[in-house]
Amino acid sequence: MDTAAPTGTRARTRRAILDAAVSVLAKNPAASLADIAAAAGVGRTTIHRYFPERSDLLAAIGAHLLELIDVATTRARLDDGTAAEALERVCQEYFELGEALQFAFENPQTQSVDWETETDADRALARLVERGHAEGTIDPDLPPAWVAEALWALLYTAWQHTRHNDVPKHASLTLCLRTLRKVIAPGG
Amino acid sequence: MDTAAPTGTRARTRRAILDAAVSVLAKNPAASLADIAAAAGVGRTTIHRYFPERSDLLAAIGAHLLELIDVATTRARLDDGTAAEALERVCQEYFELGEALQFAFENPQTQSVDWETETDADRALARLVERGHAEGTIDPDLPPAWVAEALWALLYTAWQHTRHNDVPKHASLTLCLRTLRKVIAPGG
DNA sequence: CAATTTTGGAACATCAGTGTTCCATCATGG
DNA sequence: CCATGATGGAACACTGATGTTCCAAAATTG
Repeated sequence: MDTAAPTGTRARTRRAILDAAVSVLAKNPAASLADIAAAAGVGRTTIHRYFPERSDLLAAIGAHLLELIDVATTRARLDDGTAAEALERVCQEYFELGEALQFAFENPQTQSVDWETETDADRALARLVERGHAEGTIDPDLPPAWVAEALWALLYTAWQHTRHNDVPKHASLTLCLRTLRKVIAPGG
Repeated sequence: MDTAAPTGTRARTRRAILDAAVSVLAKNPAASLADIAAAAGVGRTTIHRYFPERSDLLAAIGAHLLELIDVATTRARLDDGTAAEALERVCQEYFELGEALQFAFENPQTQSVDWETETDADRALARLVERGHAEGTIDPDLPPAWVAEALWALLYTAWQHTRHNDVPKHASLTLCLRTLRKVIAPGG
């Protein structure tokens, strides 16, 4: 893991490529490396210099995404307030991932990441839901895995809603939060 | 439109190819025609005989899917009972689409169908939600488009849940319906 | 059974994306 | 300002998918 920051020119172009790749592949999972290079304002050769094979790029994106999710999860401060409140914060933080979110949904099958493998964020989320069950702020009939999956699905829905109906982002987020609140509410 | 039934050998192999294509592409959107041919138990040449180009096959799948959705929508009898009840029936009917559902979600970008273009089913669903608003059985704060998108997202979630956590289908459907009911419930 | 249709497979040309190499050019920082 | 490193572009070989053609075998139909 050379997560260590080369903190120079290299680091910046690497990021540019990574960001462009997420952005382009989010819209078209079948995009070619040439497309990504163009979007990054970089020569195709340069991409191969940083990521020898396409799969290397995909893997790097995967790692990058997991990191973004981790950061967002931390920022949501899962331990503050009721579990229901924390879950809403998670929703807001994840919503900010934007294109990264789109990418994750449009490229599920790619071996870029083992979405199957439980990450720290997954486990933290599961624990949060269990806390909600105990507290009585989250419907105990909904298993943690279901809540997590529904959360992602709602986030995706929110972005779709913004895209297709040119609704302002904040409006979609509001709908998303409102819907989430109703989903997890106990009783019913 | 030769939707007219050739009702012979042709029709059957055509269906076999279409079904296999949906099944294979649902799992791997990048699958080759050779893969599809193998899954259909048919020579690759035969596929080209029915669908000259890949795009023709994709288009046919799109039309097929829209038809399936239409049939399912009709079966849900949108005009019977309260709008909320009808919407739950829609959910159940759509759930039965199974692999077709997966396909639609895994291949959103393909030009196989204009998912953008409103179909009859879309419009019927929108009207149903509006009826629910008027009746007071569906939360008036949720726009029809949002309800429709959330419905699809929940259905996708249900199938994912079954896939990843090897939960029996009926259990996922139950969760899905329960969640939907809470989402559309007025007030909150 | 005979005629017709449908099929599978082989062979082929084509094409787009990938990965590699090489070199001239540009930027950076020491 | 010069040396080192980073970049872009051209050229190339390679691969896998696509689409076409042709023919012999199998199935359907009357």
